[in-house]
Amino acid sequence: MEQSTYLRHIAHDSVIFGFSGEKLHILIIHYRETGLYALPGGFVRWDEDLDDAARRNLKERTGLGNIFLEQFHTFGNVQRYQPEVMQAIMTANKLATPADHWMLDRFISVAYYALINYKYVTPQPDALSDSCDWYPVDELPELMLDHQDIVNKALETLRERWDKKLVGVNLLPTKFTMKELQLVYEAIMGESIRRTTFQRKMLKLDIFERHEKQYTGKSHKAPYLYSFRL
Amino acid sequence: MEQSTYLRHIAHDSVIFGFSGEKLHILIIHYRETGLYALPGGFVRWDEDLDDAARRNLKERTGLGNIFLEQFHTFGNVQRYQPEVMQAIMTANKLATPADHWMLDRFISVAYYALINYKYVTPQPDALSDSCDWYPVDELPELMLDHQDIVNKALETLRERWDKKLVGVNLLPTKFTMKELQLVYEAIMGESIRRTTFQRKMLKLDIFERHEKQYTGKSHKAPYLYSFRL
DNA sequence: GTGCTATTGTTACAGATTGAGACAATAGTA
DNA sequence: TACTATTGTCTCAATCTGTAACAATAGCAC
Repeated sequence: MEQSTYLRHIAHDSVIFGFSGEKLHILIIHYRETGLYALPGGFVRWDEDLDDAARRNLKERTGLGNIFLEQFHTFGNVQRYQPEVMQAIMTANKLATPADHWMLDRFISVAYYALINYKYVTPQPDALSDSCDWYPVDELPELMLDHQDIVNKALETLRERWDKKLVGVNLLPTKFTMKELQLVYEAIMGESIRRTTFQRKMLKLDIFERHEKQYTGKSHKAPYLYSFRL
Repeated sequence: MEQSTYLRHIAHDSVIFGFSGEKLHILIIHYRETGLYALPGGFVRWDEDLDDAARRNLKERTGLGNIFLEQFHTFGNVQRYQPEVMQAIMTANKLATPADHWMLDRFISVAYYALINYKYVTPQPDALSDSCDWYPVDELPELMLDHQDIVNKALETLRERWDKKLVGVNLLPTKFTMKELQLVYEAIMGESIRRTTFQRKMLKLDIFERHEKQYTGKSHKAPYLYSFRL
């Protein structure tokens, strides 16, 4: 019985951030036939913690566990209730959809954001979706329902939590240069910052370990690599 | 049909903060007979926005509309599912409770915090509860389910948002002294701050309007009253 | 090797912010 | 008038930030 496998009316969506080295990207899925774009999301099993549901979804979607994932807002406007959208997706997939199907009911969605290392991820489309790809945050396709609002709120949250959560570290490989860390910062904040000021502020935090230099073959002084300590 | 009036599995709880002039207080309700203490909360009607449901609840509970109310976290652990607790409350109120009653099902709770002026509020117990009273945050009775976790998270959120949301202003009357504003700050942050530093920082924000002096009859210089501008 | 360029690490300096204290200005009381 | 408690300012030093300058490479051309 599907009705009892998942909790009715409750969904979760994740804004999965990745950093390409230049721009901030988000994972967006594309539904077959209907042409709809959406955030990856899912439902909550009756015997599963809400956070675990989101984490399971992320694992299925990216293949990665043990990832930075944090809840940031719950969206529950009545306007979200647009059964025809869900109907279209299911019909396009040739799934039977009686009018009282649980997936066509009103949903409240708990939204999470995740920070992962772009390189380690090969997005995986799910049963209903066609493709699952990275899009730059400033070049997203038109998203279904209120998913664009969810993305906006996620970005806002990311900016607020930059210092507390060391956001950047989760978007980079274990070892990174100051330049890379700064690029992440600028991509999130949407503003540039003076190199020397940024470097000094980061180093004064005393939370980074300095490692060997990174020789890239470029003809200039090689930067040190750093990692997050503790 | 109650089942269709409210969305199943979804509840909301509010941490309603008030400031006594000395300590930070929270509104706690007490259930008849069972001896249980809980945060005021409710459910979401099928045709009602989530935020509106929380606001409606606040209005019913305090009689006040147009109040600072903000969502801060959604609690969805399986451990929350303790039908015997709800059962006890309903039985104590002599309400019929078939084992499959919707209120005995698993719930996910969206939590809000509100900031209101202590003085203007006369708490109102609802149909199921006995009393509804202010408790200092550091002297709460033992709360049911995970409500203590909700309170803790609310306090944490309040501390983070102090500057952005001008938290203090919502807890004070329209006109207040710098001393009062500082007391709110200290009550929330749990730490004392130097008077002169606080005063300078607040005034430099340039968001307060200075009014007449407040003569209390005490034998010392009278402080100015301020109000929040814009 | 020498010279050249792009980038990085560090330091210097002025301006702003903050912590801590000093001081003068009350409002009432003795 | 003297005295006390509290408040509004101001000063001074310590720290933090924005800005720029400078020295130290790593590779390339020669």
